[in-house]
Amino acid sequence: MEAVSRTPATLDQVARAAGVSRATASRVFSGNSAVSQEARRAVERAATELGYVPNSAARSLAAGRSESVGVVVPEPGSRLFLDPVLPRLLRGIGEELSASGLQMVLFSPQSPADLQRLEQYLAGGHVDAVLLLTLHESDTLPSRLRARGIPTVFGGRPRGSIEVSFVDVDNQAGGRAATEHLIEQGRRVIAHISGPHGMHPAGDRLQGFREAMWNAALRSDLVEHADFGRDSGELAMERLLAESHRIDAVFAASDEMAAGAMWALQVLGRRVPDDVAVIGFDDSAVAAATQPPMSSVRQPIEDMGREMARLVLSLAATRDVGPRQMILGPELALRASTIGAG
Amino acid sequence: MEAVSRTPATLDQVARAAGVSRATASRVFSGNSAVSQEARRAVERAATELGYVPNSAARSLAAGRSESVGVVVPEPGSRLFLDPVLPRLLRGIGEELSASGLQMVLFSPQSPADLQRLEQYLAGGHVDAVLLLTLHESDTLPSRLRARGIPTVFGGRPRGSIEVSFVDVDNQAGGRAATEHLIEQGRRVIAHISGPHGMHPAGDRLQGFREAMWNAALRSDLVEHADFGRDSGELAMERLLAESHRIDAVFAASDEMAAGAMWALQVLGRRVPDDVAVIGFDDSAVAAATQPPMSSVRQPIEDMGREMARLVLSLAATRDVGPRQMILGPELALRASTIGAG
DNA sequence: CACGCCGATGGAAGCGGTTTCACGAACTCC
DNA sequence: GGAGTTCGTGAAACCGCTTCCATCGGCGTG
Repeated sequence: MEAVSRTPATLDQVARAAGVSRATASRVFSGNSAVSQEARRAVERAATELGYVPNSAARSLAAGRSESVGVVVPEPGSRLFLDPVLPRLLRGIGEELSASGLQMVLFSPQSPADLQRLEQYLAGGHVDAVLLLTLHESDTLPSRLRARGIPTVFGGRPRGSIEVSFVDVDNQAGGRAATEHLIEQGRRVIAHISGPHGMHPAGDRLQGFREAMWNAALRSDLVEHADFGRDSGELAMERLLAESHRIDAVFAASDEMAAGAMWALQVLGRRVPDDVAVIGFDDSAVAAATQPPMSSVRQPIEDMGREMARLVLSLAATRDVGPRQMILGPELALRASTIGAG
Repeated sequence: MEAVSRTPATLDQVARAAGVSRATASRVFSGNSAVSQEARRAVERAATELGYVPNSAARSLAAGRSESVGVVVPEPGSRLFLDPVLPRLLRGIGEELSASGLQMVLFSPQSPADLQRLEQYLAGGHVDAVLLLTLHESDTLPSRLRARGIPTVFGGRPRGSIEVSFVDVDNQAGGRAATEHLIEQGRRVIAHISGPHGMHPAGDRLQGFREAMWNAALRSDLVEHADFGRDSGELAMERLLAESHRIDAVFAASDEMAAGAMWALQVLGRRVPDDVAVIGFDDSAVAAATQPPMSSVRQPIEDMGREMARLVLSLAATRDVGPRQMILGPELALRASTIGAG
């Protein structure tokens, strides 16, 4: 027997039907304070009978919080939206928020007007905290949120100010680890296929590569840039082989590019891993699907999501603490493409 | 000069600062009713000075609407979340909502507990309307939303009841169009690589294939099922060639599978399109990137998103209208893979 | 000039909850 | 047995905004 009336039942009606005051009924739904068994049961029965659902607007107005966290993701169509990282990140965030009984609310502004409205929306108290995955340069969003006292955490180190809280994965350490692994396998002429110039994570991975090569006293100038996609990886590999036919290993800054590189190698008669070892980055589905299966650097993306959520919640709990940062280290997922004969 | 105080400015403060009543100040922000130039300017100046942002909770409580539309998408990690359709759909929806000044709010429940909370949230009046892209079988969500009188539109025809509003693309027509195109090109032994058994869109595309073949009095039993992915398409193509080496065209239910098929054909010495024509489905980035570029069925996904938004808004505007449906037809994107020698 | 009208405004009544505070009853403790 | 707790409860004051309604000055008519 659901409610018949068109207008939703209110707390008041429920209270009246249960023979208690509005205050008591409210306590039942808030859950925390003490209510007698008797009263609680009466309220609950009345609520089901009337099909009562608390009005969230009223609730957040009165209580001053909304039990929900806004997550701003890049507009649909951008790289990040398409790539496999976003779902993993959202899963991590969602799990953690969910565990705390919070609702995750996603936003993906696609125009400046959207962004404007979004600012209003977030600053207007619709959410208790904000997680930002998008890094529009000229964003006024972060500063407005801060002015508003809304706890905010970035995913990935933002460009400018250091005055913010963020969680990031350690791309440089990832690049270093991948390279060191190749060196440990006895490889000496190691090439790197990097991402687009100016892209932060790509730069960090390249940096890690250089560092490892430097430490091992190896030349680190066999670097080509590509666009993270498979085809561009293939082309980059061809260019690299033209530069030096003695290459015995390659580290690519994405699995897609590594797959393309592996393809180019095989077309040109190089065996993987016997002649050339290949390692990718991201440990995506692609890595496991290549022939032979490909080693890759696995970033703890779900963990990153979880930590972001945890961090923002702790900021919300203890007001007025300064910005906090957290950097998560990578792992290697080792497969046949780097651990054969050598 | 932004606000200094920690607590956000309220309408009341703005009104007082501007020397008008709260009612007048409110009118300035609502925008519709008549306010004198003078008063308007005073209020606006006071607002900027105080850094005023309307409190959305209070606003939706008082006004009975929230100026936002909830969009429920599948959990991160599901097929749909990963595939290229979702971003296009969201873009379409977002554009249309944005044009009406509405905020799009995304949800992607990942657990039953999430779903529970989400139901509460949506039914609780946080949004004015709901768009459902997820088709969980046992969902109680649609019925609760209806009971609540919240306008709801599905993306894709839902399984069960016909008592709902939805917008869908015509998969069957798409399959038919692709197949007819191949027939027009003079192909006669046409194979089909379908999606997984029991998957609705795949079934419809297959149906369209059969229909076209039947109309042309051609055999339509060269059908293999795969999983929409590239590799499985490759394997399916190999099986098909084993069944009949006379195949001169293949229609695959996804671009990925078509790309795999094209690969298999080329490895086995068939030229595309000279020996075998290939057409895919979705007209994704993959289609344009193959060698030769691949013809594909293009679904008007952005339009679908726009229509969903438009539909739900019209439902919201004119209460108590029955369910409405809308089916959008496909187009063919023709490229070299089907229009060569033949 | 009296009348009705209209545009601009302010007062005040909600919107549906949460939470403080006071209060009575039932206990515990000396 | 009286004082001090504890526990459950209801009254009522908000939370910040929208909107109905009444008011009021100024205007175009007959």
